[in-house]
Amino acid sequence: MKLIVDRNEDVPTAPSPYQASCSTCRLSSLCLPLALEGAEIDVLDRIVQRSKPLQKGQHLYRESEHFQSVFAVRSGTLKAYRTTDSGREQVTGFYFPGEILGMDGIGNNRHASSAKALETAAVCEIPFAALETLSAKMPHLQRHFFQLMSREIAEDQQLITLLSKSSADARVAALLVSISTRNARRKLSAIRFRLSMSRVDIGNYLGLTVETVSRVFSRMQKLSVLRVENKEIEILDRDALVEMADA
Amino acid sequence: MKLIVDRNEDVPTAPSPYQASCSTCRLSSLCLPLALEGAEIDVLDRIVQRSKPLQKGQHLYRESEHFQSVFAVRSGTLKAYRTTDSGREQVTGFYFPGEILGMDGIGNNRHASSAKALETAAVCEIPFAALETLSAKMPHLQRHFFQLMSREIAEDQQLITLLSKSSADARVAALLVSISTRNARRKLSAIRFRLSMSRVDIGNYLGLTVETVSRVFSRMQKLSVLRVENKEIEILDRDALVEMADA
DNA sequence: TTGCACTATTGACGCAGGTCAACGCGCGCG
DNA sequence: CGCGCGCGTTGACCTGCGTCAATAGTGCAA
Repeated sequence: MKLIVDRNEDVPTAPSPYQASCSTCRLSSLCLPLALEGAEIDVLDRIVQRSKPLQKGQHLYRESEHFQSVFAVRSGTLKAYRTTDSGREQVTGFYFPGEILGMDGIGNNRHASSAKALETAAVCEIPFAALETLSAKMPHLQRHFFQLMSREIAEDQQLITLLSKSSADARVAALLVSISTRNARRKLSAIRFRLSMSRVDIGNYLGLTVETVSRVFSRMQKLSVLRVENKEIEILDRDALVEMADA
Repeated sequence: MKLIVDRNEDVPTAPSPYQASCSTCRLSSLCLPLALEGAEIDVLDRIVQRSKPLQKGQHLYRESEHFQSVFAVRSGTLKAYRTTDSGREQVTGFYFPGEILGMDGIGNNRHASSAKALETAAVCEIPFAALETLSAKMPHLQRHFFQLMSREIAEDQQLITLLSKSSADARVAALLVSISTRNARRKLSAIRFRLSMSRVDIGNYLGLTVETVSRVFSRMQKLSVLRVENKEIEILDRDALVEMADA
């Protein structure tokens, strides 16, 4: 029995999806064009490259590869991760439609992390050199890109705070609240969604083992805060979840 | 008996230190002017504001205050920290001379963290609006500022990796290596320095308790990796330290 | 110089979450 | 359509670090 179906489908795309333009993209209000006006959007549009979708498990870029572009997610989900010297993998973020990834590569012209599709995913490639040139001409764009980077910093700091002290419950709660909020921004359900990442990825991201993540889910279900059926999540008591996330 | 004296004094300043200019600042090779040429530096110089030094414990800015400027450290050390909803304090970074802080406030025009001087400290204030205007005119500056922000992201991700899985030993080792490296960039000793932050701050930053930090220091001393005398640190075996930091 | 408050160290003990192990089930593949 | 293998869940046990407590050392203020 399926509990929830097809609730997380972004962009119920027409065929040949990667022909679209920023001006018709329904994510433009979250994405790079956010701060731009009609004519400006067209200019941006001209530098954006759309290519065929990534299959699940496929890499968008790899750590220490030459950095050339940042990417906007059009559909699907990606994870970013780095590999420590000792070979451990650390997930540093999940990216949903409308979000930008790859900005950590600007610093020294190499990607500081790898990015991999968690499911079939379409992205827009934004060549950074062109973006820079454009930014110098379009103050709105420059400002917006500064803001995007700044927010990435602020979000990383929030994760740092979370990892530094919070309990396993708080970590999982915080992730769910975050996903819920980001879904809402994309006009999707904030209370029912499908987790595109595995328990392993969640645990890795939150600094927990799979077992602990699983136990937390079970516990929250027992407390009627969540309903969990495999990857389908239903938030039954958002307030409780927010409270758990804080502590 | 003092083990080490005056080894961490940055800028053995002449009187009325805050009259200096970027072009004469010995930190300019690390700081914002890095990518600029003579004439450009002068333009930047004109927007930079220098004010009287902060005393130990004094705030440079506070979380959720209106964001107006980013800051470059000229001397001393600052810590950035955020306060969680539940009132807990989380140190998100330490800033040494030549480093830029406050960039997390650009995202939504409010500072995402507070910044406080750990000792007497001088900073340069760089009004962000002016920096934006200038960036649009000076591609080098725009590029460099993008890079600075990107590096902040990459560094935060490194901390995330550290907090996510590493042992107490690894965390402390990583911090010491980081400080050592940053000291070297400023042409100070990479093996002997004075920690300007308390054990409490270290623990908070690394997600550990004071007691654990203290025990780690003792342990490392016993293993002849470090010599610790209060805030004075001498690294006896840097390779060992790097190795511990990785695992 | 003395006094006091803050900072650091050290020890004893408990617990949250890691580790190891067993098992079930859903999904992709043939 | 059935088979096998990841993926997820659950239980039992173990351990690293947090907690609590006592003490020592440091530095500022008068």
